Amino acid sequence: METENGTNWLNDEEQRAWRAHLDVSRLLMHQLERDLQPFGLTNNDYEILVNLSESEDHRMRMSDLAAATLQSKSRLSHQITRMETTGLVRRENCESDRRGLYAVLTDRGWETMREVAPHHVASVRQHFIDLLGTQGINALYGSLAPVADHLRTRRKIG
Amino acid sequence: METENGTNWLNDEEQRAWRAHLDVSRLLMHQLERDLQPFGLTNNDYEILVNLSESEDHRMRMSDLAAATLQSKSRLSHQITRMETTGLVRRENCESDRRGLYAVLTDRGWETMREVAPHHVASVRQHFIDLLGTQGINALYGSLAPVADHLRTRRKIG
DNA sequence: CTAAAGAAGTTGAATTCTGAACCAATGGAT
DNA sequence: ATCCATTGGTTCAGAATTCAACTTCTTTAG
Repeated sequence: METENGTNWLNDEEQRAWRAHLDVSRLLMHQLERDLQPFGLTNNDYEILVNLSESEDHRMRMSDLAAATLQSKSRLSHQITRMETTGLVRRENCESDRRGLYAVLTDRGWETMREVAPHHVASVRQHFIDLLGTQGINALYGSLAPVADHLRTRRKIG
Repeated sequence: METENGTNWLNDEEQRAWRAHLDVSRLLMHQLERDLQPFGLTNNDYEILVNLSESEDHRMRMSDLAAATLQSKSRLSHQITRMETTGLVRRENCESDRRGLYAVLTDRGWETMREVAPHHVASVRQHFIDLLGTQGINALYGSLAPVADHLRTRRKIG
């Protein structure tokens, strides 16, 4: 199973699965980005909007939002500043913790969300979901969920 | 199946599969990047090295390399410039087409590759492959390969 | 109560990435 | 031969990202 130097290299099946995952993840992000461009949004913009839209009072603490979107506090801070200048979002103080800030969806942000979401979903369907089929979807989830868990716990630690 | 505004939203299974894919792809890239850091390489550096290592004469045309690694010519050009200054790679003219350039692995690049590859493979195993199991791997490939094809052809066109 | 440690966010500089404009060489057409 | 559309690659400017330093507030421990 191992070559003489002791490394457990990937076999052909492993290799092609790994490359498929890699390729899909990059190509897909690219395609989604392209499909959002006409609306003047990036993937990152959109994900922020989704998270805020689904949250109580259309607001989230910066830290939680950073964690939910898997980006650094710094990156999120810049991102929110940009979105503030485009009027999709505003910052608001948190009185229970005076260090804290909320990112809050503006009316304009909410409107944008309602307009763009259907197109985005269509895009996700066209380029991903609808190509999988029901059993493909469940197979995918079954395979990937444990990996996601592993990586999330690893993240907390590291 | 559709809500009143005509949008075919994702159901729960679809949603969770989609999020799993999204999360895994981001978390995994992050983890691999971390595991490469001790060797002073980024994921992008590593992928260039792999491609050149596996190529005839340890060299590839810039265009082909860009296509193989799914990045723009511009980005690759910058990337190679950086790797040239760190001595992993060098540019070399192509006499069959005087516009063309090869990116060529240096001895140092090859050495680096041989040293780092085992660690990288271990990392890919630990955080991905070994969590899937044989059937998970094949299920994943079965699901993702058509998606990859779809996206690649879409890329050529767009 | 106070000091130290930790959490929430921001900032700024350095790096990387993107997209358009650009130059040079090639491959067909006519 | 000569145009002209393409291809291969770089460059520049602007945007996004990272990384470390920093401020402010909160929590914990003594």
